[in-house]
Amino acid sequence: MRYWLMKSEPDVFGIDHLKAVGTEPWDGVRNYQARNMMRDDMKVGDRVLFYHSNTDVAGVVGLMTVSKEAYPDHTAWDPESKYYDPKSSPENPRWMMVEVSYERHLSRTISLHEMRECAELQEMPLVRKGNRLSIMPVTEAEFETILGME
DNA sequence: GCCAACGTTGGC
DNA sequence: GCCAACGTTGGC
Repeated sequence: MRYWLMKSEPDVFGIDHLKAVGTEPWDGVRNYQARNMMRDDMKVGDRVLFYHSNTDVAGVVGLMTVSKEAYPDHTAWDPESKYYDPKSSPENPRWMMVEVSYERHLSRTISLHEMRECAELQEMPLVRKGNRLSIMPVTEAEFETILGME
């Protein structure tokens, strides 16, 4: 089993939305590195930190699990979708998504600021300047460290 | 809202 | 295949 961190803007889709629906496809990823990780490495049962970006306090807010392995992201085929990509088609899908299921909220937000100050988390891409990956692998030690800060 | 960092696009 | 221009991400 692997561990991951996935970013989302709470105004678009936050942990409360996920709790309300229970399970949701993680659509709209339009970055090759992130797509490849979903397609090649994410398996059912993997545990995922839900991270809120572009908000007042950015940080980890909850836990979820991968509940379905990668399959084509059909929002890329919909001209009405903000995720539309004319270069993707049902015959030749360019983008993939996994499905995730709600596990729980953290009792509080583990902020990016705190994570930056934590010696055990300095290797995470998240705390590196300029990092823009919306999906990244997390080691078991990092995962446990973050949960230990709750 | 600003802007640094970085990914993508497309002309050549 | 290079690389300048452009668009996006995301912290602040």
